[in-house]
Formats: sequence, C-alpha cells, structure tokens
Amino acid sequence: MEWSWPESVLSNGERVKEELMQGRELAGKLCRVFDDHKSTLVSGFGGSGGGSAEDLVDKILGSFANTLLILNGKESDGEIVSGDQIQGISSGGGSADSSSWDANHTAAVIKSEDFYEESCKSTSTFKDRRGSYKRRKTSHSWIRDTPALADDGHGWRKYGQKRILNSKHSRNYYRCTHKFEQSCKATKYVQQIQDHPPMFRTTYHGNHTCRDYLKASELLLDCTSPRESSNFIRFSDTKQDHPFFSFFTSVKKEELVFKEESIIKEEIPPTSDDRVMTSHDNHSWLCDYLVSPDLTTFESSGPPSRFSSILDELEHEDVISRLMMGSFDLDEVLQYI
DNA sequence: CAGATTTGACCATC
DNA sequence: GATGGTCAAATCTG
Repeated sequence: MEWSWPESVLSNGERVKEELMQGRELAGKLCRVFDDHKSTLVSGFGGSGGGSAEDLVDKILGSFANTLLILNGKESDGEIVSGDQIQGISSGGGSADSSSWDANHTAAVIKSEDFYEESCKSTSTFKDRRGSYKRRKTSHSWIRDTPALADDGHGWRKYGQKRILNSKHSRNYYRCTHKFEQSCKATKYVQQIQDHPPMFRTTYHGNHTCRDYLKASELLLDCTSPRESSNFIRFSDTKQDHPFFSFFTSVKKEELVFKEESIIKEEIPPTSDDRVMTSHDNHSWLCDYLVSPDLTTFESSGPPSRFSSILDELEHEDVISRLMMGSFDLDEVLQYI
C-alpha cells in the first residue's frame, strides 16, 4: 500500500526540518553536558552550553514531539509545543488532543499516568486470597481501538471476563504469557465498544518486561525518570545496543500487523476521558509516544506508521543512528515527506 | 498432559 | 452496596 502525505505535512517540510535540526543540536548539547559531568550523574546537575541536562531533555523531547505533530499535520492547529510546555499538556487536563494525531485512522489514545504502581497487587503474600488486589488507580495505560481483534505481537493469556456496567459486551482480561516466568507485568483488557462496524477497545496496562521486548521496556521505564533515562542515551553506542534501534526494528515488524488489521476510520465519538493525556511526569507521555513497548502508539498514530514507513525506505536503523550521531542529512528525510 | 480458557468467588475502591 | 480487577478451580483443547 502506498501512502501519500497530507498537504499540511508537505507544506510543513521546512518546519519539520527546523525541528529535527533543533533536536539534533540539542542532542549535541546534551552530549556535551554528559561529557562535562560524566562522573556526576546526579539530579539537578547544572549544564554547560545551554542549560541543564533536564532542560535539554525537555527541549529535545519537545522538538521531536513537534516534529511528530507536524508529520501528522497539526501545526496549524497551534499544538506545537515547546519542551517547557510538555508538562502543561501532559498534566493539564487535555489541551493536547491525542486523537488528533490519528484522526482519520485508528483511535489510539494514550493515557499516561504513573508508571507501574508496585502496590498494584497485594496478593503476593496472600496467595490463597482470591481477588485480593488493589484496583489500579494510577498505573500507566494506553488505549487502542481496532476493528478486529488485532495481534499486537505479544503472547497474552486470558485470565478473566467481566460484564461491565452500561456495556453490551463483556470485558476480557489478559495478562502476559510470561507473567510468572519473567515477572512481566503487562496486562490488557479488551472490550467490544461498537457493533457496526465492530470495534474493539484494548486498554494496556504496564509494559512488557519479558525478554523479547526488554530493551524497549527498559527505555520506556527509564523515560519515567528523565534523569535516569539519560543513562540510556549513549550517542556513541553501536546501534545494536541502542534502545532506539531495537525499538525501530520492532516497529517494522509490528507495522505489518498494523497494516492488515488496524486500518480504520475513526468513528468513535470522543469522550473527554479518552482524549485527555494525563501524566504525572514531564516526559512520560512523550516517551510513550516514541517508545511504547508494544508499539501501539506508533502503530496507531496515523497511516501504517508513516514515520516508520520513512524509516523503512531509508533503512530505519541507519536513519536513527545517523540522526543521533548528528550526521543525518535532513533533506534525505524530507524528500520522503 | 501441559497450557489455555471459562467462570464464579473474592476483595479493594468508589 | 455497586463496580471492576484478579484469582484459581474446573474445564477445554491440541
């Protein structure tokens, strides 16, 4: 299937270029900050050459977020944000309409909240007590709507089914197949929310920490803590070791699934709840957007992963590698836009 | 027979 | 008390 880029995107090429260049520049600054403070990776360290590491991370993330927004044709809506605004958007109750990222395609919605509440379950010491748990209140979750029960590439085991109030269809609960072997905390539940055409809403909780997705999960976990996440940014790493690369490799694989199963028109009336991205962390929503471990965000952020389509064309790993190394020719990207 | 699914029970939270 | 999330025994399936 061939994808054409929206007019808005075509006309935003320059803006994309600007954002990417800014991101590259900021990444370079951050790199220098790390060089200056190799031995003192502690919170609050001041940065040289343009701000603290945290500020730079904010700006870089903001830059990439803007790029993604532009790629999705949203610049004209005034949603481009600066790094400083990320928190406002993510925690301010929904100024950023996440659905707009993919308005004509899947209805993926991110609801970023606190990640992995360790106290999610209280049964570890009371194994015989059925249903003894703590209702998840602030666990990290995101939603994906699909016209069919899509395979997201993970092994899931159903562990429950429940009729939900005001819902015609019962909700099915799944946990990761590797929950016990690898202590993978990923769970999801699937509920049919619409009959004609059939629409299934999958709500994911937690992230896969099981083997195949370990790297991406590590990155996501780390993104919840900007300072800690900095430990994963190694600009001189080989691409095999870089979290981004394993992520994008996965993107390619997941994209195939997406193409077959998740090409839909958005027909679900927006609910205030769904359209709001919340976060208690400055970065987590963006991290989700970039590196959701099972890639639901990327999968559903537009036509069959427009971004990853570019990456496919350009041998995606190499693109990111060069982008991160600052040796990427932005015009090369833009010619695909 | 091992692993997956079904289903009623249990319990925290609202 | 209603609801939603999870547990685990029973059952199914390959």
